[in-house]
Amino acid sequence: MAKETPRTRAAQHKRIEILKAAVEIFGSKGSTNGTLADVAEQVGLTHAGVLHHFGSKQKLLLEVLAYRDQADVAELAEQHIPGGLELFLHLIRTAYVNAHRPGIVQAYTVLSSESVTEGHPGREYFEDRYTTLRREVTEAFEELCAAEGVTDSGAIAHGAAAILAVMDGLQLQWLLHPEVVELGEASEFAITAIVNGVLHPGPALESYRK
Amino acid sequence: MAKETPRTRAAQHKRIEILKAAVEIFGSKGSTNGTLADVAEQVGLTHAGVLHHFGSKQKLLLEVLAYRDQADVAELAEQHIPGGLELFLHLIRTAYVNAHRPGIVQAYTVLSSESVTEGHPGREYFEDRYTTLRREVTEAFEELCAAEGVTDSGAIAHGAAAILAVMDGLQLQWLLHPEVVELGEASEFAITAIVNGVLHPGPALESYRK
DNA sequence: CAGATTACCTACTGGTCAGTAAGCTTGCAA
DNA sequence: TTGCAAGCTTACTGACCAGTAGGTAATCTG
Repeated sequence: MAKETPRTRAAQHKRIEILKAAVEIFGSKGSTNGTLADVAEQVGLTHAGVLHHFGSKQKLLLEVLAYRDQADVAELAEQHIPGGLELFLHLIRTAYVNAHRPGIVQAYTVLSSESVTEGHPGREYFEDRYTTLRREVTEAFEELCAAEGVTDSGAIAHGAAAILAVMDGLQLQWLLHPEVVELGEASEFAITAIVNGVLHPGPALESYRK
Repeated sequence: MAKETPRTRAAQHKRIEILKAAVEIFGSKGSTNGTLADVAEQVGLTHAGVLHHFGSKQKLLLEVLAYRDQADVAELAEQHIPGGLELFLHLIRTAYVNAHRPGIVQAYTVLSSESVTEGHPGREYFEDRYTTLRREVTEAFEELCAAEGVTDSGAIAHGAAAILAVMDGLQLQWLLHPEVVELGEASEFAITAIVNGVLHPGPALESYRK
């Protein structure tokens, strides 16, 4: 036995300190490139001290991923994940909020892509995450489509994936060019366009020919 | 000096062999995690042999990135990058083509995200790449908008970034769930929705309320 | 065919890193 | 108060890895 909740409040607090430092380090260097010593230094420990709390680097990584979600939810208050139109508005709001926390955005961007590499410990986490998110967006689309009297399950599936995709892709571009790409505004534009594309399909591109 | 074109045709060919192997290795393991020995093994050399051809791991990485572009262009034949409507159709076609080459897609996905980490050698390459691509898509939008008698430079800038973003984001989801996400179809849907969103802005999401 | 250059290899170096072992210190608990 | 466990530390290990040195064989060149 080992991994129970730490005994003292002080230790509990230290774990959270380590998690925050790890988000920063893994975000800025990647999870394979960032080292335990980097994390330890930020919280005034040696790397062995960090291992005392988390057992292994891999366990630390997984706790970091879980922690990000939990912190995310906490930051956006009690409002549990909304449905229908509210979900899309929530996603847009999230994009605007994210424009003020490059650290977390970078951690998420780097780690999610890293997760597709061979035997990456975070792979399952991100698979589950995208599956869940796509389901939620799909349900929101279904609710909205029902209200508008539209049905096209193919468009809904593509739209759900596309909305998550633009958000991720815009984050990457914003990280590379923060002064050029407006994360919130561009996300709002794209999400609106995609939602409209599902509810009121426009013409195919071919129709613009000549 | 040193870095000229290799003398013999055989060496020229070996370099290309190494580049192809490096795309695969860096794609499947990331550029920091993939080793020179991994690359060397695939082409029947030792890691010192690879260094003989490329000087350092960093130089190899940069040549890999340049090579991908060149191979991309070659594969899509002489048709140099088109403008206007043709560009969007070209991007959609590229998405369908990419659905048959997970290796290159993964390399690109992993390396582009990795590039935002501290002091990554590929950073400048990806900065330039996105700047160039956004400019091309922007010009295509301007051409199309002129033909349709629309002007909204803000929408164009957001649309250009968003189109590149969906493509990247869908690739990531497709790499995680190839059986669930349809790369070509979803990209086509999203690009069409965004182009329509620029040319014929739909209602704001608020208007769907209740 | 002689000399030089290329294309490697083997062997080594220096550095980094995760994880382990063993011991010291502090503080709660009986 | 004693004692044991939690929370560290220092020190070490083994593994991996990029880059270098120096040699050898093959090939090109004059």
